[in-house]
Amino acid sequence: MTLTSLIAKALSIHLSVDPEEVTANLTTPPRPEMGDIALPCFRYAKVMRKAPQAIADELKAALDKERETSLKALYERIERIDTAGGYLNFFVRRDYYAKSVLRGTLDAHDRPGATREGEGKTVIVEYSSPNIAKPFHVGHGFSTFLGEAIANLFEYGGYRVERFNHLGDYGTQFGKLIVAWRLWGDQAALDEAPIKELTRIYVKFHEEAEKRPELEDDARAAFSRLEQGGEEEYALWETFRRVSLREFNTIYERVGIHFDNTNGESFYSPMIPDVVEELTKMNLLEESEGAQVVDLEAFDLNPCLILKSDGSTIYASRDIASILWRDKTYDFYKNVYVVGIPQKNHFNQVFAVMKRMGFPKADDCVHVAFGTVKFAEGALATRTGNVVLLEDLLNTSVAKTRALIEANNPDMDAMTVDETAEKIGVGAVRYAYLRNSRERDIMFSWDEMLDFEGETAPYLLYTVTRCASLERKAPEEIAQKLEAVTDEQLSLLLSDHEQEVIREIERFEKSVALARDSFEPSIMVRQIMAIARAFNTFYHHTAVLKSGDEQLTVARLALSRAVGQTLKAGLRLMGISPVDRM
RNA sequence: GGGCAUAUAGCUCAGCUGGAUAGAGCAACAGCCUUCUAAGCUGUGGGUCGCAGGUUCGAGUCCUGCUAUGCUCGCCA
Repeated sequence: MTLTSLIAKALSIHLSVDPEEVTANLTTPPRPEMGDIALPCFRYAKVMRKAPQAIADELKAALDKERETSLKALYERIERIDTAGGYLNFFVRRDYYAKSVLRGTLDAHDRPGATREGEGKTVIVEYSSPNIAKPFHVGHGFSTFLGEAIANLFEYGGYRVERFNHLGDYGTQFGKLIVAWRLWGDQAALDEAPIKELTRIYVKFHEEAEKRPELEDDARAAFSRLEQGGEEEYALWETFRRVSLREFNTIYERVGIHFDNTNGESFYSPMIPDVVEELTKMNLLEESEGAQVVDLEAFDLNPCLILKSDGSTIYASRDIASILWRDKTYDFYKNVYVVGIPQKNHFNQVFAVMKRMGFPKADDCVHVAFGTVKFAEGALATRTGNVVLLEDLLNTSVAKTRALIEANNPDMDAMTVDETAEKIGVGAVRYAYLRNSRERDIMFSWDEMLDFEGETAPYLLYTVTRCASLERKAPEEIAQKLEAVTDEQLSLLLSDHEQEVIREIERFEKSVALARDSFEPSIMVRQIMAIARAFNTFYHHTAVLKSGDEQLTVARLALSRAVGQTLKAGLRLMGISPVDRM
């Protein structure tokens, strides 16, 4: 039985309310010297017709009376109970706290806080989703890294995760590319740098179309032939898709992201007639201004367009088709869309249509929205036309990291320098996308992105290397004792600094669950940052290997190991690879 | 105009779903490397939580109005 449930049970008897209600009201005092677990008594004042402080005092007296009898188990784990300003404050016994938290963490090895709650459930996470033939820029980094972290969090909870990359591989823009390619395409350039060449002809198309508007008609005709199975058009489209994906894959490979499914919009397009038929059968389709729409007034939304007035399909219909296909194929528990905020209205409409169709899992489709990557000063947008390529950002970050590593580690061999710089440099970028709550915009600035001090990935990684370094330097006999660290040894970690580290480690598990439930990795990210800060404070005030007491050294090494394990687990959830030297 | 967000230190952001004296990082200033990695640590300064009401024992947090900003509102995705 956990400590909070023991407390809740004891209090519920004296307050004559449910233990669950007490648990919900328990809080953490703002500062450790006030206690570890607190019950605010204000809400009981009215019914009990007593002052909150009097209630707190009476509860304390009542509990203390039973300390040797029915509440023995509770009092074995707490130091004392205090009251202050209407609060009832419990002080946890430090020895008990240290051994219980650290034992749990050490036993979990590299997966502290992992659960099996999701066993047997499949979660689809759709993320990244770049458009074919368009550069992969820093804006795509948001969906890519956020989506990967969310997928990781679900896997950590025991869910089966299907990673979907919903490629933007369909629509009128491909008609434009086909026309442009026939006019100006350069095969050698396409082989060399596919997206660069496709971007070039795409830009040229728009320039020329200013002067020759008939090009737009050619493009629509080309797309129409593509949709109807025109062989030449299909061959070109297939080539564009293939070479683009090849280029995207070099980025995905570099950052260690692997999709289970890269069906783009084109994949779902042929399923739309069935959707239309279904909607018609259910009498949900209405004609409006020549188009076919589903009315959503009951949801306070504008009508959702299903078929354009020329009878062709649109993205909403493709998304509806994809939901039906995904459920049929995977029987999903959740179907998660990691797509930017601007598409909120679109997803609201699509999910509302699903409800009108009587689709039972409409509420299990979730739009996980995120903000926009913006530019602080105009000076940034210079690399390729108007965008900063994600690859350039990664390269710049890795280069800066390499310089730092070389300066700090003159004896490190070149290969290790390369590997370490890559991990830290890429990690620093990923951190920038995951540190804040996702619906905030990211103000892109080189200064901030490449600042490696303070709340950054390098800080977290640096803390990991400190933990690793301590173990490397531990004498053999100490290292052996660490492998068999005892509860008695762990119970020696009683100082304020040590307890603070333990407190932050304990919070990790809940932060993982909360991050997963709210599709918000930043919650977990902030928690490992708190662990790292607490550990660095401890480290600077406390000798570990030179503590002067072998038992204490073993205990502090165990604390360091628990920190290292937890930080590494959190970093891996973010998609960041830990290092042991830097 | 309708809808949805957002507004907290000079800057970037937290604030655990209503609790005790609103917290971090950056920047600024002052310190700490002959001791386990200084990508670190310690300290100082910095706040009318956009504005005005309301709800209650208690509001940065909830409700209303206003202001500002962003996104969005059928044939692009």
